[in-house]
Formats: sequence, structure tokens, C-alpha cells
Amino acid sequence: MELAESLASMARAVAALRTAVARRFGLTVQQAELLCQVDHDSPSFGELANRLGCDKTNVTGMVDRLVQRGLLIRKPDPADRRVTRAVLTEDGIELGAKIRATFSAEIERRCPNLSPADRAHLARLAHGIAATLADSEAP
Amino acid sequence: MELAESLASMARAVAALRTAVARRFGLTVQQAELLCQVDHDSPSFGELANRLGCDKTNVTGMVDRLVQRGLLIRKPDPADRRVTRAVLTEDGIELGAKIRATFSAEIERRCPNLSPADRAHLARLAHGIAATLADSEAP
DNA sequence: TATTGTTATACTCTATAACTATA
DNA sequence: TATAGTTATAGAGTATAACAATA
Repeated sequence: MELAESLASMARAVAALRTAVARRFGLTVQQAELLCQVDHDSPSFGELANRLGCDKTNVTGMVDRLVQRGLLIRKPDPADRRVTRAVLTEDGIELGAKIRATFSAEIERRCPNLSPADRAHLARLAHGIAATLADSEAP
Repeated sequence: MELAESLASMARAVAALRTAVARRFGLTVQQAELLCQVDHDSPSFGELANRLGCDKTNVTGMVDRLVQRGLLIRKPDPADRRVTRAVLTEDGIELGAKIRATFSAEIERRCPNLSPADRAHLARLAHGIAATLADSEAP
């Protein structure tokens, strides 16, 4: 099968799994993604929009819904008073960890026949492709 | 980097590319996906919902919008009068081919440094992962 | 009775344009 | 003037429940 088609199939399958995992925890896949992106640091809303690949106007509402659930809070940036940062609450940190762990476990559970060499190769290639695609300009 | 995380990164990157390609042709990514799924045969709406991983109630509206653009038509199934099938128009076939070709070209353009061996390996692994994930039950 | 597609409803995601408060 | 976040608006995707037609 062709490379592009294989990649598309895989992306669809992985996306479906991520959606299912998010749903299991009562979140949309976009909310779960935002939660996991915030976990790395405490990004500004504009930075969040970049990471999520969506418009900044979407971030306002998505954050609102997560704030309402007590998963994160808005924190004004003292260095630049135009900027607001997203900070996870204890519940948010905990849920983010659960989502990551569940997704990882589901991947592992479904790929038991992958040889250690294949696993390492795949992880390396996947990471490389992701970096390549992310770096290149939008088409 | 961990396998699950690498796969997630790659899926995100591929999804972003698919969204951008669809947008270039004036479609949402879901509409493009539906178009490409119909291309294979002339599935019923229920079958379409399965392939797209969404509820059957969504298919009605998505098909409506594509019918409105003249990309596909509804065709009653003579064998079972409850069933409606989606059939591509000439324009739909043409646009589906363009979308697939563009996506493939973008993947190729962005992966110039992959060795032929790596390319083949990646395509095989991606296809295998997709099949494994698709076959397993929803979590 | 069960299944297929539809409708009604509600919520979420998405982008464009206009606004505010800062810088 | 430029930037960060917000609001208003409109369109699209999503799922649940209820429904009509058919099997």
C-alpha cells in the first residue's frame, strides 16, 4: 500500500482511539488535547491555539468549559498584562495523566505482535515524520 | 520518545495536513473523508457512518451538504427499500481524485529524506497499525 | 420486532470580523 | 501601530431520543 494512504489510515485509527479515550473520561478529544498540551507548561492562549492548530477565538470557549469543570484556571501574566496563561488544577493534572496513561495502555494492548525492533523503528519514524510535517509550512 | 506519544504526534501532524488539503478544495476534513470513502464503492448511509466513526444521524446532514455542491447523489437501494446509497457524481469523482493526489504529493514533498527502505518499512508498519487498531473493539 | 434513514434538539468546534486593553 | 484575548455571529460536526417506512 502506498505511503500516504497508509499514513492516512493510521492517523484515522489513532484519532478514533484518542476520541474514545477522551470520551471515556467525559471530555471531547479537543478538550483532552488542550489538557495534555497545557500539562507541559503554562502556555498563553495564543500559544495554545498554535499547538492545537486552531484559531485563538476557539481557545476562549474551550478554556471556559474546562475551567467550569475545575480542570484549569486562567492566570494573568504579570510580565505582559495582555497575556493570559492556562494553568492546570490538581484535578486537571490528575486527569491529564490518566488520559495519557490510558491512551498509552490501549496502544500497547493492541500492538502486542510488534517486535522490539519494529516498535523502536516505528517510534523513531513517527517522531521524525511528525517533526517534519509540523515544521513545514502549511500547504 | 515513547511509542504512544510518537503515534499521537504523527496522527496530529497527518490530521493537520488532511485538514489543510480539504480546506484548499473548499471542503471540511470530514466532507473530504466522506467523499474519499464513497469513492471505493457506493456504501449505504449506515455503512458510511461506520467507516467515518460517527453516528448515522450525522451522515444525513453531511450528505446533504455534498449533494448541494453536486458532488454526490442519493440512490435508493432496490433490494432493500429502507436503504439509501451514496453515489459520486462526475465532479465528486474528480474532486476525490484531486484530494487524494494532493495529500499524497504533500506527504512525498515533506519526506524527501526517507530512504526507500524506511519508506517501505513505514508504510507497512502504518498499514499494520491501522488494521490492528481498526480491528480491535472500541475501548 | 428490528433496522434504515430522518428529524428535532442541544452542545461543541470552527473561523471571520469587530472590539478592549494593553504594549 | 501592533498584539492578546474576548465577543458576536454563522456554519458545521456530534450524539441522544423519537419517528416513519420497510423488512
